[in-house]
Amino acid sequence: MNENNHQAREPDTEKRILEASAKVFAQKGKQGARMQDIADEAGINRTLLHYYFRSKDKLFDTVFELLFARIYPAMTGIMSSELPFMERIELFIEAYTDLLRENPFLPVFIFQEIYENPDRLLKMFMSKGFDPKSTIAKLRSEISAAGLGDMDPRHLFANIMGMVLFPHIGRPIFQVIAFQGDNDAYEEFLDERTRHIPQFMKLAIIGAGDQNQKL
Amino acid sequence: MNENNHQAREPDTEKRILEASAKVFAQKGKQGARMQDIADEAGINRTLLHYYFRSKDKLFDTVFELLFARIYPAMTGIMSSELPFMERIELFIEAYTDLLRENPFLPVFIFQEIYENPDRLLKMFMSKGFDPKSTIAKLRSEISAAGLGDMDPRHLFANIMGMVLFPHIGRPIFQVIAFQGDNDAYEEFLDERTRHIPQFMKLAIIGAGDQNQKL
DNA sequence: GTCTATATGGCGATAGAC
DNA sequence: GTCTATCGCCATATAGAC
Repeated sequence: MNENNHQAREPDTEKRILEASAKVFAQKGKQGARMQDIADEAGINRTLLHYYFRSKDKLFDTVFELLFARIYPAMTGIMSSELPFMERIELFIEAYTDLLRENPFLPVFIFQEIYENPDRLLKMFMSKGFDPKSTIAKLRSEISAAGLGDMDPRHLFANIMGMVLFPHIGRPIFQVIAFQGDNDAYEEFLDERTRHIPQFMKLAIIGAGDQNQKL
Repeated sequence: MNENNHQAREPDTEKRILEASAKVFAQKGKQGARMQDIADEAGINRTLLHYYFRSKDKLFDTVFELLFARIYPAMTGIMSSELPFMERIELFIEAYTDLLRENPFLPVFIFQEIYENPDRLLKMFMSKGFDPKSTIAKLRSEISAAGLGDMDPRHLFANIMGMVLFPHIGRPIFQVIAFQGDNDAYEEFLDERTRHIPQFMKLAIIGAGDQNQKL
């Protein structure tokens, strides 16, 4: 009987909404995104968005939390494994690059939250049990052991994050200016960077050893 | 007589509006920013914004163009002078860091335009006579002459831009996580980076020379 | 679960007094 | 030049039919 009393729920409607939301929020920003845009992108009626997620705020929150759940492991992976330091760095760069390629809209989300709601982002980190001080201390000793002298882990982190992130956040313009808009060439460039960045860092380490000076 | 027929115009009203706009647009984004927010920030009546700049769009455009006028010289400075390559790199890093410290809201603007209106940004570059191909070619030969082998200038550019930008765009959260929110410590960190980044690069060059391999 | 129709509020913009 | 008052639109959100 039940099956006669209701229409079959499209099983992946929720998933489609979430994917469409991620896309539209990323392109237009949280404020700039229109519920109608999201509905169109998902190919559903606008009212359904409210049926599934009640409000635009809640929809955004859900999307963001799902994204964070993907980011956090990639960012903390650098610290968790037992591999040698430089290998972990390489893996981190690869993992983070992959993450960004698969979710080109991701930086926009993070960026938006950083500037509009940094506290929430901080709470998300802390709620995962992330401990900055001990993490920094651990990295410091590992850097020393890896022959990088007493380089501040925070510089190392900023270097890696920046080098990985830039081609992704700047892509819409950098690809046009530096690659005549060629998409394949840019993907190849991103591939190259997963090899280039670790090597660039290794060479800096070698240089530091030769110079016998602190970085 | 004239001086009796009109109230004295607050001479810096326009400037105050532009500064307030930059701040609010940066914090909330173009869509998220409310004309009332900007008026409050500038300490004026909301209607005055329309009197001075007609519409929100025009106001945003004006602010953005002023910012671009500051960015462009800093970005192209790397290519224009006659100094040795590495010195120019160092100066570029310093100049760009200064620019970002003085305009902490700048990355948000650029970021927003990159994703919402990349064409306009591209046109701004082109209208200044910027020629990507010849610039890349010139850099390539200079890199070679500087002992960096046949490193792709686009990698070098992405490395530098990323390393400089990251601590600025990530500041609201990175400062809290890595420096317990200490503002002075973070400013010191930014200072350090203007020395750290060029040195990091130099060490990579030395390493490349020692390895006798291309980067 | 999905739709149509509508309520509600907020925001950009302008008119017009001073 | 600066203000108050107001118009008109558009977006979120909900009510209610199916």
